[in-house]
Amino acid sequence: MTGHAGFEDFGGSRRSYGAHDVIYYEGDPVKKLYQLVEGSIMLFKLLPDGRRQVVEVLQVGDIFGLAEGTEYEGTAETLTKAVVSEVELHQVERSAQLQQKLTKCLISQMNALHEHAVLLGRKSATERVASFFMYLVPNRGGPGCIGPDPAAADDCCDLELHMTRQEIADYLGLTIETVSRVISDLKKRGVIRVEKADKIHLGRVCDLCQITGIH
Amino acid sequence: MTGHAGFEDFGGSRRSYGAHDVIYYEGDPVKKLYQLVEGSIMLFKLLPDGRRQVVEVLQVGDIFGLAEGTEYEGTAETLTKAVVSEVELHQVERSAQLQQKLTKCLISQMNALHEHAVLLGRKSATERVASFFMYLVPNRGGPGCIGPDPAAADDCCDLELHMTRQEIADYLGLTIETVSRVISDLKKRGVIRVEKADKIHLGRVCDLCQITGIH
DNA sequence: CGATCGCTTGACCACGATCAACTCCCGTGG
DNA sequence: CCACGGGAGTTGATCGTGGTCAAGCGATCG
Repeated sequence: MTGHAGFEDFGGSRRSYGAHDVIYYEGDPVKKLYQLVEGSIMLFKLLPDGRRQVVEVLQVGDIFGLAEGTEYEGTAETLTKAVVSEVELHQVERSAQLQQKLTKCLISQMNALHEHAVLLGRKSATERVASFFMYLVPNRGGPGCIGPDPAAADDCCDLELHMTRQEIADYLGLTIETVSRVISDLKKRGVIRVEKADKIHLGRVCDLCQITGIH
Repeated sequence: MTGHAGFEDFGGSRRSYGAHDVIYYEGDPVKKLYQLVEGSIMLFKLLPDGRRQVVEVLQVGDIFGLAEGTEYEGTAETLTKAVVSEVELHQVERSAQLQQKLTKCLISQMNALHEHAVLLGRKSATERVASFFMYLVPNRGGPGCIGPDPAAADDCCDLELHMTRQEIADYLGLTIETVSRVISDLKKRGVIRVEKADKIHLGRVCDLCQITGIH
């Protein structure tokens, strides 16, 4: 969710959004392809009775706005102020280079979706919240994670969530109350420290990683 | 899950598998890109304690075997006898035409994953099973579904699951017992008729669609 | 200083998980 | 042909996690 220096830039025209702006709604006609350049954005879908599922929380470099038909199949909303690069669809069809970058992005997002399916289908509330926090720790929790950096003396980390409890709940398939309770419990157990509602300090990253269900 | 006449063929070399064959395991080195030509295949991931999540049930034409790194991030196993088309990775990188087909497939699979996230995160057990059955009804349940075909006198349909209760449970994020109970309940309510364990008859498709949570 | 919104906490409930027994189906061999 | 065995599926009883409903807390802003 934090900015990375280098990503596969699509080089479209840039546009800025404020926090909690909607870029497109589910059902809007498809016009463009978007790439997140700066900030963070979520994609979500709604059931007719109002239940919401956040299906992706986008990283810098991620693609969105793709659809099979002529309408978007979900809503795209910024979590923070964000900068987005827009490319016309017909441009993408023509450029082989863009296609190749696109493929790379899609594969990476696909893997994230697979991992998230495991979270939603098979993890407990505590494991979900712990996994969510671990997503936000750079270079950790992934397949290449072999514990703390031996060069670093400590193993702590500060996280900025950029999401309300409701957004986190809708991302993790939980209720706002459960998210709150789990966070309180992790705090009580000394695994995390809550500086502000959306600022979390991890004393030892490994402690948190231990309860993601991955180990 | 049933074969479609036309799909974006990648034209690689074909290979046949028996039912319940593993095409690759999680962690195997990535060598090829696969496309499902005939039959059905599931992709799943395991947690170290044995919990399993089926992350995709592939349709004919779907792509699999993509990875960010050098290892597969999940296991691919056939559900039925299947025919698969294999393409070398470097071939894909070169061919612009293949890239374009690939993109199309990935978008379609991505949408299915989004829909599945809604199911896993926000639907009840009954809604999950009903949604799963509706996936298997051709041309129904999707965004273009406007009820039964007015040309057809009836609105019934026969489904072949090709999956055990355990596989269905692992796909829907439930236990085998819950899947069994929901199916028994739908049977009692007259929504479905169970001819054999994996053959389901729907008297009126709309009745089932009504309980997917989508309406 | 009150109002509002986001968050937390408590009490209770229900859905689905767990554990265990039982049935059904199908294939094999006597 | 039927008896047997094994695996898949069903059903029942009970438990526990997370949802629901409701009240309280704490920042931020007018």
